[in-house]
Amino acid sequence: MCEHYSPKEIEKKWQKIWDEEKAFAAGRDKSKPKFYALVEFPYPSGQGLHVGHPRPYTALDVIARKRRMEGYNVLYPMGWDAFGLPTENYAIKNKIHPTIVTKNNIERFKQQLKSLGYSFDWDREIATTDPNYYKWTQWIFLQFFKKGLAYKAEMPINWCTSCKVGLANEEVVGGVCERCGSEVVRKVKSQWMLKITAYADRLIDDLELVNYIEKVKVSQINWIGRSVGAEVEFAIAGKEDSLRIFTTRPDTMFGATYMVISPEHPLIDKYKDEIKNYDELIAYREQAAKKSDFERAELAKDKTGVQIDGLTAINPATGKEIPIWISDYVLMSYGTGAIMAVPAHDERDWEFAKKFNLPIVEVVAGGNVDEAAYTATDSGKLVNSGFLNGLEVEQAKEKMVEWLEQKGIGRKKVNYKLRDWVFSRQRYWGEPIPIVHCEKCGYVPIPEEELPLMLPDVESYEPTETGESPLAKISDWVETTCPKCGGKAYRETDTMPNWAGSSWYYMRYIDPHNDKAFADKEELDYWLPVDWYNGGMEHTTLHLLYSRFWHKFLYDLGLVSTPEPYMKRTSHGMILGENGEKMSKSRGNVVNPDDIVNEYGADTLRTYEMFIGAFDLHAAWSSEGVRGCRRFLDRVWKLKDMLADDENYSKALEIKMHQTIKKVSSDYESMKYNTAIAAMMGLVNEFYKAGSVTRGELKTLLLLLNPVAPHITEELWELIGGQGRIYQQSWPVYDESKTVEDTVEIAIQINGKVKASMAIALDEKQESVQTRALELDSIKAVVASKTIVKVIYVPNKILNIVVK
RNA sequence: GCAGUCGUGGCGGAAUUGGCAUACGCGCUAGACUAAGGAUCUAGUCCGGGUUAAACUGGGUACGGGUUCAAGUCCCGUCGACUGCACCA
Repeated sequence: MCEHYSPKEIEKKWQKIWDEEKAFAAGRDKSKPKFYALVEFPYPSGQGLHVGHPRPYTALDVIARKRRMEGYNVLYPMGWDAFGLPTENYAIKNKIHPTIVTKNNIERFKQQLKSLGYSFDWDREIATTDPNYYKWTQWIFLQFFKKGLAYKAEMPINWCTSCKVGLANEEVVGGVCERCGSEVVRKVKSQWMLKITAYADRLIDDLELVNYIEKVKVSQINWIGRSVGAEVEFAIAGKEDSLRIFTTRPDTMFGATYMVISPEHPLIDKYKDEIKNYDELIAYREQAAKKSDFERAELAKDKTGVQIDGLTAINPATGKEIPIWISDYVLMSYGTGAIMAVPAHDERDWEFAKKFNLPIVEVVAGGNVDEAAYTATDSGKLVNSGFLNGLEVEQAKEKMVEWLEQKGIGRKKVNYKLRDWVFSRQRYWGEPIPIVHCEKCGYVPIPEEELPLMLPDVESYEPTETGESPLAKISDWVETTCPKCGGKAYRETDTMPNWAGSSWYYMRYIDPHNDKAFADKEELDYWLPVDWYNGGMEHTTLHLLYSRFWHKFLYDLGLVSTPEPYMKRTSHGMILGENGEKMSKSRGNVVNPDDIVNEYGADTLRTYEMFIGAFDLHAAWSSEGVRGCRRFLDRVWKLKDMLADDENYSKALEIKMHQTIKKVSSDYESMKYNTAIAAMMGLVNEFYKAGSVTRGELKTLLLLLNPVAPHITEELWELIGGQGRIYQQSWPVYDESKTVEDTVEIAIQINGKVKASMAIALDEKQESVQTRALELDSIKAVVASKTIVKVIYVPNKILNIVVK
């Protein structure tokens, strides 16, 4: 028995067997506890799999395989997020139908994923582009529409002046079109919107129900950007009119010495005739509009603005007349597009006031407002503030809001940075929006029994000159009848964004072939929520937020029973090129997983990607490192030639065995795969040192290694005559009492410096340890001429003798 | 600019509650095996002094300070890297 380890044969063999045995099919035995592991499904691009893909897939494959061995009914599915721009662009360029392109790409991806031996339940494979799938994406959209959460609004799109095409944000690079390099401007278009803002509070508050890694929670909260404050009407002097502002600091209202409105604010045109410097204001507005977002940010430090000549406002707190300015640091898109400026307690207002010499009035004591704005809210009492004087900031806020409400000129108000979701794309390769526009009845949903509304074939996938979707050119598809009145109507020609299909795919995996519902309620109740979801940080604020929103909406309709879709969310770091830079074709540092599988085998690739470093941090590829992992598997392979026929652990390694089981088990759970593998390497080194390994020891090692390297362990299991398949075995258990030696080596320090080490009995008392330590030659010599001040003893760790 | 994460050998990276810094892997060096090379096995490998070899000894976790019997770990400051946000009232 000494044939060579040949992953090529072994891996194909076991992949075939697992397939035939349906080894990883979920849902057979519902009396078992369930475990739903999920990884973000890939976009099947033309380039095929990238070495970045296997990192998260392997990580959760390890968890899924371990859970099965622990007796869970495990669902670990895979599918394709297949709508998307690259496919469409490829189709345009090569004149191939996107359906064909997608089919080919999926085939390639699937074959590559299969070659890596993942324990996906392939019977549940789904693709967002499959009409049987997008039927239900459209169905869910109709529910949004029926509840008034899908609506039409005029929204700007990115418009390339040269290509005459609407661009996705990702296609606009540095303010110019990614493809032709010409200027991109904003063009207003009527678009479908989803009212995600209606769920803003719950999307924040319900984060308490789930176990997401901290940085994911923080970025979701920041993205939603909830701030609590007040809305206040400032009367315009000499008019019946008022200017509405939003502030988070109503307590500082006595310090509001001027106002600022955004350059686009409608007030300017409303009082055009009374404003003496109207031309100057318009010039400023045009200048501001020309600035790209980038420039606006660059100039952030230097405030600009123009005072409106001819209009002033009244500060309702002081009753004083104050000037109104326009400036581009106030955004029309947030709050009301107007602010009260309190230069003493807001940094931007302070800078602006300094530049234009506007009065700064301190209303919260504690800082030096001549030097800088004092923005602290947790210390300092109100001053110069009439009825608020002497109050703390928080009390003053409440009192001011109370006062405003009594006067009827203000109220408590919550604002969000989160905007409603623009749900239209002027593209071909997406789900058609199942709505028709009837001149008489307005927007009418198509009847649910007519779903799916299929994408029609077109000659060309290029968007039109006017920015309409290519669907607009197919008049016999566009022209239809109104489902309500039977009159003439037109179909919506925009399609959905690629975030649509991915917002609910985890539910379709649960019941992928259902044609009566998006999934059966009983099945949903059994499997939901997803127990562990891993994905990239780049999806935290879009995909993750969107799908939580859809889930909550379906929860409100009673269609799912859990308020949150995902119980636990973790995130992986990127795999960088060998030079430490992001892998890309142009940098020439791309590693193809197929090459690694061919040269070393899938088990080596899997092991290496788990060993490469901390899972949540970026890691640079190293071909030397890959070889090291292959060497490790070779060493494991050869253990079968060192086998001693004994089902038990050897006396010498018993403790090491129990320690390793404990370490590997807990490291997998906390995604510290690198140290788990290091522990197994250490164990293998021990076997080599001993010159032999018992059958019991080898079996345990194989079980521990199986989730990471499933093929080689399955093969060895068979070779050494293990019962059944290794995937059917139970996860090894350890005995806590056998993880500790009965003697331990401790360090003896003098003044914190290690001077000697000594073996002691486990939990030996300080007195006896100290006596013996003081008898050691190296200690005696030092201590003799000094006096002992203090002795610190940490049981089983260290003895520190402090001398003078 | 703000927020977050981080900074450990030649390299990737380990280090529960503060308790023997550098586990594991790569690379390198030497030896064994070999006709030879590769592969493999064994030993060594933080830096410096010291020694035939050891013993022994000084320094050491970006930099400067602090707390502590004891700091990679905690606190303050500085520098650098990465990520996210970018005037959000």
